[in-house]
Amino acid sequence: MPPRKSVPPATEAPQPTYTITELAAEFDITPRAIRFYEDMGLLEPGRKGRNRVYTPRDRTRLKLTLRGKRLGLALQEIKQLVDMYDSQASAAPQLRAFLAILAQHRQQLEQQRHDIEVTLAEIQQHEKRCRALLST
Amino acid sequence: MPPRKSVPPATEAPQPTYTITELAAEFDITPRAIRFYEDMGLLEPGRKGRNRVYTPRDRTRLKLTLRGKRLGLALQEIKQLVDMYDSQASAAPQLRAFLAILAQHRQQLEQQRHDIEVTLAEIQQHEKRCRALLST
DNA sequence: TTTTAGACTGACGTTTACGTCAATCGAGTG
DNA sequence: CACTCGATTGACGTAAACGTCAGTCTAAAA
Repeated sequence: MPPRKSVPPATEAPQPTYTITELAAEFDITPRAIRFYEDMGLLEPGRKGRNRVYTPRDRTRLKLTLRGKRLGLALQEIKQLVDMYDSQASAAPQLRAFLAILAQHRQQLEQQRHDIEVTLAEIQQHEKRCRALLST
Repeated sequence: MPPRKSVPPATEAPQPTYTITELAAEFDITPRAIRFYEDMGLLEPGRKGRNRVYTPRDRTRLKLTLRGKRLGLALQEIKQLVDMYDSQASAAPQLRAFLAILAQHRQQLEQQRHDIEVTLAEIQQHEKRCRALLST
């Protein structure tokens, strides 16, 4: 549910914008964190006077950033991925570089997925044991 | 393949032991990291003189620690889990506390698993697009 | 027995990802 | 117009997870 505030009455381009506090509230983080992500090159909001103005594209990049964080990725790794997401590269060397990065991340994610399956199975064993001991 | 060195010629208790450098080599980490995990309470090796002696139990805890790290868990969270793994608690309040912690970790892992599925799907889309552009 | 090669113990340095605080600035409000 | 209130900008602080010395110690090799 993207908050529908600060929406200029555009007649044909319904591009909503967001303030930093709106995004902070929506994703339950601090404005400081959002500014930090900007310093790291993950966001590039526009300005209205001194204040930052975020587009839906910024909001998407922020969402991807937080998802990456939940997976334990470093902000630089996240930037690698997110930058590719909305890049329109077409040169072969670029594309090959992309494929290399993607393959690397895919391998890491598959490792993580395996680790998660194993850990979840163990957790369920322990839960079972605890409940058995409790029901005596 | 656990290295079979430093094995004392025990007649009935084939409990292998490991040095810190053996474990460091096996898991591709530094001895410093292993000592740090000890400071954090994750390992409790014995001593032979001044030197640390690691049991299979220590080795297992180290393996669990590294798996936790791959999942982006903090060392303290890992300790919570690992401590439960070889705890023989039976008191009801303890067991309920365990179940609470387990449930919390399970929820986090399920969130991560979901994030991974989504990210892997996106990565495959991008790989597809890159390969399509390359094959023209 | 002198040397040397590892392991050990502080102790300080480093990177990442922000938190916190102070000062400023601009837009509304009474 | 004085005031307030939120956003901005440095600048410094902090916690986690080690890295990197420097100095010691000790058991084994020369």
